[in-house]
Parts: sequence; structure tokens; C-alpha cells
Amino acid sequence: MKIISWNINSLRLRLPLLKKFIALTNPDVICLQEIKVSDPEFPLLEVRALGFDHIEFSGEKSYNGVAIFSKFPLTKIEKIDVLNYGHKRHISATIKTKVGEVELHNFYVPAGGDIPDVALNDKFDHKLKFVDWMGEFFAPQKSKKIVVVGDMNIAPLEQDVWSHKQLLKIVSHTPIEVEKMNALQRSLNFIDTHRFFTPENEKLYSWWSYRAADPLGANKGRRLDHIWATPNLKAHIKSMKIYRDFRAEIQPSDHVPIETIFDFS
DNA sequence: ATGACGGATCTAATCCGA
Repeated sequence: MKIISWNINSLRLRLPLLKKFIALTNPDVICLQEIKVSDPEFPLLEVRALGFDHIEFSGEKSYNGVAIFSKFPLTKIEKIDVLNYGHKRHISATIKTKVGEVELHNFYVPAGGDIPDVALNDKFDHKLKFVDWMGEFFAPQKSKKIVVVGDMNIAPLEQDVWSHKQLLKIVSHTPIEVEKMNALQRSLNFIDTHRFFTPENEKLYSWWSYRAADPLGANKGRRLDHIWATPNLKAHIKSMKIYRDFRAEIQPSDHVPIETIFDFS
């Protein structure tokens, strides 16, 4: 089962690029963040035409919004308003596989604003509380088979950013964020499926700023997007891929699609 | 920090991203 996570930064604007991506990669499940469309405006017919019969979404106008497109039936759909901010940042579904039910959670963690100080920046406070909430949410769910994907807006490892030293005070790589993300990871001992295949001293990025003149050339990226799995799925994790070339497409998202393939046969 | 952009919206200036 090929699972994709992509912060698409407007689903409607990038439908043609999504179509191209699907033609190239033929995924089974696509989890999107920042679809930036209200539920009544959701382009359901267009997404169905891309080959997905099972389409679930939680959208809002202009901001945020998440969706899951699947070739397999999706059941037990949940859309949690984390901490009651009224933001559409979570959707989950259950997929029946030959190894049992797998619960798939798609998150868009708040970016957190510019200033890494909760006293000066409510958005940073929101981000830290959001990550704490995720850990508390997952901790009691032992024994379940869970895949967590999304734009977590945190690059935890030194080689998840272009310069560890220069980004230590930049929101997305501050020690407090990394510490909270590590605590979340420990809640169910989640496996970071991309680092599972890549040594910690090797750079991995999934996002490059729009402000860079030549983002891929300068290659000052960050790994903000993640696909995690509970340890009871470890034997089924088969491969990972980051579609870096999609940052060089015409009118790209600043995030590229990331992939993990699971063998549930 | 690279901060020189890009997307959505009450189409023009503002909010937001990271």
C-alpha cells in the first residue's frame, strides 16, 4: 500500500499538478494538508476522476483543511477539532488490510508564527500545545496499528535542516519543539519511516521556502513532513521516497509529496 | 533565516505560511 502525504497549499489551484503526480506514482492513499477549500466548494467530481472512490475531507475557507483519498474503503472517519480552535487540522480513517485494521491519522500541525516564545507569540503556544495534545491522544491507544502522517511543521534532527546551528532559534527547529515532538513519538514508540531507511547523518528535506530564488539549487530545505508507524507495523514498512522534483514544477507547493510503501499482503 | 514569494480573499491590501 503506497501512502502519500503532501501539503498541497490549495487543492483547487494544484489539481493539475496532483493529476500529474498520480499519473506518475499511482498511489493507493493520498493524505493532503492545506487544501484551503470549504466543504461545499470541495472539488469532489475532479478528485473522483483521478481514480479515488473513497474521499474524505475536513475543509475550511482559505486556511488549513485536510483530506484523505483512497482506493480502499475508509471507515470510522473522525475529524477532531484539536483543542477547540475551530481549525480543520485532523482527519482519520480506518483501512481494513490482511494484517488487520490500520488506523490512519492525517495532521496539519500549526506552523507556529515567527517568534519562538509563548509569552510573545500565541501561535507558538498553540503549536506546542497541539503537539502535546497529540502525544496525550495517542498514549492510551496501545496495541492498535496506527499510521500518522502529515505536515508536522517540525524538523527534529540536525540533518532535517540545511543548517542546524543557524536554525536553532527558527520556529520549526527550536529545541522545545523538537523535545515535544520526541515526546509525541515516544507516546507509542512511533517509527519515523523515512529515517528508518536513511542514516541520521544524511540530509532529508520535504520543504523549501518560496522566498529562495533557486530553492533546490541553494537546497536550504527542512524536513517538515513525516510518515510514522507504530512498532507492530515495522515488518510491513517496505520503502520510502521524497518527490523532490515536484518543487521544480511550474506553480509548485513549497512542500513536496512524501511516500512510504507498506506491504500488508 | 534566504526573508528577494505565494495563495486566498469583500481585486487590494491583508492575513497566513515557516
